[in-house]
Amino acid sequence: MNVTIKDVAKRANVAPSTVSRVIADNPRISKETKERVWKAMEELGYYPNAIARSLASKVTNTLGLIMPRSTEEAFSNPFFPEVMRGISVVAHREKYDLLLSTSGNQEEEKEAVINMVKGKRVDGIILLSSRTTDELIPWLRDEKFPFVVIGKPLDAKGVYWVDNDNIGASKLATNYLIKHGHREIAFISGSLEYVVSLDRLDGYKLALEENGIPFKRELVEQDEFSEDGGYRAMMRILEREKPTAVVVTDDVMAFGVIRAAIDKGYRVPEDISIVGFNNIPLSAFANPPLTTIDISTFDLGIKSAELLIARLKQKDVDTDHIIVPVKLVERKSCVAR
Amino acid sequence: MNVTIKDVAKRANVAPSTVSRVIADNPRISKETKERVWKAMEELGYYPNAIARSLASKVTNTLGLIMPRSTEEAFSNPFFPEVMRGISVVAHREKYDLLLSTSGNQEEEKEAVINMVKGKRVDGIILLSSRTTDELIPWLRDEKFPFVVIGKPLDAKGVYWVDNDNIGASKLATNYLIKHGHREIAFISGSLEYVVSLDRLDGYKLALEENGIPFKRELVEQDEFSEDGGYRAMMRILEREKPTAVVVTDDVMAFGVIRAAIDKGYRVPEDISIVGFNNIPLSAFANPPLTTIDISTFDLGIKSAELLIARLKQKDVDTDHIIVPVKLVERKSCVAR
DNA sequence: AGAAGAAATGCAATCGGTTTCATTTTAAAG
DNA sequence: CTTTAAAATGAAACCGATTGCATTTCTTCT
Repeated sequence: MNVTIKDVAKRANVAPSTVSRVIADNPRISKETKERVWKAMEELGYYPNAIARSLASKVTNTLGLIMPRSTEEAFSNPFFPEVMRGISVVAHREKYDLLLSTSGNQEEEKEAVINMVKGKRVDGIILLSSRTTDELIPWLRDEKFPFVVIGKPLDAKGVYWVDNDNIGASKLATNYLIKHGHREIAFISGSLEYVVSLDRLDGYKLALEENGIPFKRELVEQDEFSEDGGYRAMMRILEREKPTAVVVTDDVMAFGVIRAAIDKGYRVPEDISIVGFNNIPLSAFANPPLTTIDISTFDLGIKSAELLIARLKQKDVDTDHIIVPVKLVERKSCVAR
Repeated sequence: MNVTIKDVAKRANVAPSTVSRVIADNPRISKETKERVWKAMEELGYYPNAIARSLASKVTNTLGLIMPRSTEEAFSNPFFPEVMRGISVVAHREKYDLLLSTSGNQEEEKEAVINMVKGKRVDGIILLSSRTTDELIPWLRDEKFPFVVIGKPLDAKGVYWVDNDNIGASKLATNYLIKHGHREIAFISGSLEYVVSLDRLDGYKLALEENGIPFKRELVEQDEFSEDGGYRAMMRILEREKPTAVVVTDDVMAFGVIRAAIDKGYRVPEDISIVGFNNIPLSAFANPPLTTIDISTFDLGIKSAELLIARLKQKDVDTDHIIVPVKLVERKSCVAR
């Protein structure tokens, strides 16, 4: 069998508990003993069993990552790899590993979280996006399990979260179009079951209101977070309206929106201007290059991991949320009228 | 404290071992007892502790994913999220979770693997790319630990791997350019410490040879797998040569190559034709849309996970490797001369 | 030299399960 | 109504660590 702490103990002529303390570099063990034990570990090629250690110490040094919906779907949108990139940087720095649950739908997602939490497999959890109907958030809060949500939850009481100022960001995008002389501005977002969609819709409405432009329900559509989703939503709008500009809350969707506009015989940006969200790498290379709101996806990852780990280390952290700034990246998908 | 198997046992008036058997749905337990135990579990809100279970059973239902170099870097190239997407589909189907180690360099990578393997944290490992100088592969093989490599290892003896026919793929790309009348064809790849770069270089040479075109060392460059890397490599070539076409073994690098060509006053594709590799989403939208070799990245993920899990389930699998087919996607970055 | 306190180490319980083997219960057979 | 085998359950060891508390050893002081 494998070499265990006991084998090392025997070889070094000490008790297993002593070996354990040597591993932890406990100051109550004398220099000499430590050296003897280290030598024994070296000679036997000992390596601690992380599972056993976790069981005894109740610490896993692992962060759980929960993706929205199916893991498969999530990986299709560049947003998630990018936020994971941020998370991984911090996780690495702080010596945490990442456990990805692979769920297929909302029910499995719940199951996955329960498995992580009750199964004691992780020290904390990052939810990669917050849904309005999320049962996970209240559940985790009630369990008093450390977690951080990317995206402000509907009910943020007692939960730690990291997000952009989505209302402000959406106002920024809409105002940009208004300043360029647009008044018939459509708004396309992902499902309204995501808080982020709701917030951005609010920002859009606010911008209109502040500029005395009446809100028209017919100019608003939702669909899934994909190129096709954007295409379908835009098609529906173009069936009934003639917007001169559109705010799309996701760059991937924006590509679909552009495609729909072109299929309907419009030119972008000459006939219809477009502002996207997220500033994914593709956006700079799109045709036309997409004007978009850069939400600092990478930082969203960084901050959420930092917040979670801070919470893990000291029971109480001064802030319960972090707002990551956004900025508008001007490219070629908008035109003044 | 938490509800354990013992609490359930007490409540159901059975021994802990019986409860354990009920969880495993062992047929040697009577229907009535099972029902009594289930009821007790339900009433107490029992959930098995995965860590304890792993410790005893030596099974984790987790797959380890090892990214090349820094995890951060890996997430920047769309290749990796896409292969992970494939892996996650299979993992989900087979009820495995994914453990991502977060390493920063080659040394830490080794450390991470040792931690996973010796720490007994995973049942098997997928290496997301194989380096020529990889110590990991021989080490894992010697440990007799189940693992699969994406990318054919230099020494494939006794290791399971999934890859494209990279030599063939590279021949395909090069021949395509040759058929379009090009003879001064440059070749840009990532570092030659990756087997994939080596193989593709071989394919390139082979294609030249078969068409009686002399190989010129000056037309070949390597750099890191990034846009900048491609830019630098192309710049170096353009300092000394005047190729009419170039094969670039990574789409992200190809964008840099295009940028370099344009900076040097060439037009793409009119002056210089480009063929990329990987067919990442961005490629279709690039300017010009990139002609590229589609290596079925998603399938690479699917197949590697399937191969690993097959190996986990039955000690011996009939094949030790899988070749995923490639195809050339013709777009607008090449022109005949 | 003996007592007291500090330093170093060991003992044994514990974490929460699984699994082998023994024991009890039940059913079938003689 | 035994005998015997099969079925169901329990007892206890084990997986590989950690940790509270007890014990031994070493200093230091009187």
